[in-house]
Amino acid sequence: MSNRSRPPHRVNARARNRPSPVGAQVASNVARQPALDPIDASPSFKHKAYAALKNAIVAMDIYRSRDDIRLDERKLAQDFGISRTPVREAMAQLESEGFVRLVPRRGIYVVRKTKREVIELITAWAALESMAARLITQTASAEEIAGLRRMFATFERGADAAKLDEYSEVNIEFHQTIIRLSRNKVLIDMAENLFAHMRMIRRKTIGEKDRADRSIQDHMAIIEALEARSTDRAEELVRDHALGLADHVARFADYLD
Amino acid sequence: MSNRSRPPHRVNARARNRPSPVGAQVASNVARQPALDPIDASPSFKHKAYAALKNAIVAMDIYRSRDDIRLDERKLAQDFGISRTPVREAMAQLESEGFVRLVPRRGIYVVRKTKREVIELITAWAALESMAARLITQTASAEEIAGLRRMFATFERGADAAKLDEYSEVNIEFHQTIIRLSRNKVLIDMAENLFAHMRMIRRKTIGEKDRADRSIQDHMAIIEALEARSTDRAEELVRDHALGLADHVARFADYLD
DNA sequence: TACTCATGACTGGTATACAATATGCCAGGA
DNA sequence: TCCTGGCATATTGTATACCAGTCATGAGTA
Repeated sequence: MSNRSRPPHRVNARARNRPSPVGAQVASNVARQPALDPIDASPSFKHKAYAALKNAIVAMDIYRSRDDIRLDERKLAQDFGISRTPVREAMAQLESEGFVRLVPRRGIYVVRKTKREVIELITAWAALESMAARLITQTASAEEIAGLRRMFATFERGADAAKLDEYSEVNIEFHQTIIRLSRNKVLIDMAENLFAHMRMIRRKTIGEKDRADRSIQDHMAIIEALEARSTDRAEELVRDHALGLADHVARFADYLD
Repeated sequence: MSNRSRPPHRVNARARNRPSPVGAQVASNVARQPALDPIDASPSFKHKAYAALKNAIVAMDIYRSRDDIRLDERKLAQDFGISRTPVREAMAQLESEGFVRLVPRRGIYVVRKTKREVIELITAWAALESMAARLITQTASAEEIAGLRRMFATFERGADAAKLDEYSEVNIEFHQTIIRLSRNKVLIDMAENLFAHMRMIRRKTIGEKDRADRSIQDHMAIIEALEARSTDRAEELVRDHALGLADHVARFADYLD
């Protein structure tokens, strides 16, 4: 009755990407469609609201003040020009990801992580990225690894104090790239949220020149291990690099809590 | 305007316990109140629907048939005796966790993992659990580790074929306990979903006696490493044990895809 | 017979209305 | 002055109504 079977389509029908729009007409009009690429197939309001809210939250400097930051469903819905429903669905997801807390009949509050929680986040990140490093030594191409080295071309001789900001960006990109090169979607998805959380506390953890210098040395050692395809060593270096940050936070991040 | 700040209360206002309302009465009538429990903070319909749906999905033997399994929002709402709204919110969360896929205007489908995806899940699990093993060697009590050993008291001499089912349960419990003993909430939460996914394919991966025997040997070695507080060795054993399962799936799990 | 195409039922997405509850304020009494 | 209790208000939780795609069906035609 209500259970007729249907072909359920990959969400975005990405397979619609044709090999060659005109080509030798070999695959002729299989690809006739005007290559109307994206038109962003289906960002529903829910997804748009989710993305907008997540960006807004991550961009906040929530650790500057200790006042509770409250979000208003109805106001946000008005600002976005949509109804509460998609906003609520986005909020529900953000709650499950640990960015906000929904208190019934009270309000929605942006979550501020405690020091202990930040350490837990970094530890989990260490687990994911060190596994990613293992996988890279086994499956990544030499060219992909070379890309990592190129990132640090301008910093190789130590982080110029004036470039600390720029370095911070490269730093994050480096770690994200490692995760991405693992080609393991589960790792990638899990790490993405961890990164989002860490971006929020980044403003507080950067700016110390000697840490940046040591960080670059660590990164170079990691790249060398990856190039040498030293699985165990790459894992160890990545893990210890991340856990080193955890230690640093444990000792010096008194602004948390 | 709409942003007056309010004390946002930890959910249950646990802090309501005052030091002493009157004072000189020492601790006397501190306990005078009938000790009313917080009246069980009522789980919203959304949470109930989420739990019910997740249980239902995990309990399904979705890999038995290849037909698409479709869920009907309206019908489920009727069966639960609630409206579509909380059901939808539950579905949205289940989608973000990879259990269902919402296809606009088409339907909601239970996700069947491909072989590649299962391997990715297991690999991510290896990353999390091996980190948990590290943490255990550093922080868990001897008693907690002893609990692990007790789990296998009845299996130590090899898995009786008749007990394979029972062993399968203990097996899962063993791994969940390792994660839990890490005391890292991020690891625990991430792993929970991975376990849920793996429970779904468990029916297909168990039942091979020699694998069970080797599994027990692995587990014993892991316990010994934990007892000896050998951080690196514990990590390595846990990781290789999990990756061994990944290999096994890669080679023999042709029923996937 | 085979194919086209209009039609209508069905489904998830969105908007809106209603219900439940936590909080603040104020009047009234001891 | 301080406490108590009820009411107004604010805010989320839930239900319902409506909208826009999607697909199956079957009549009509070559």
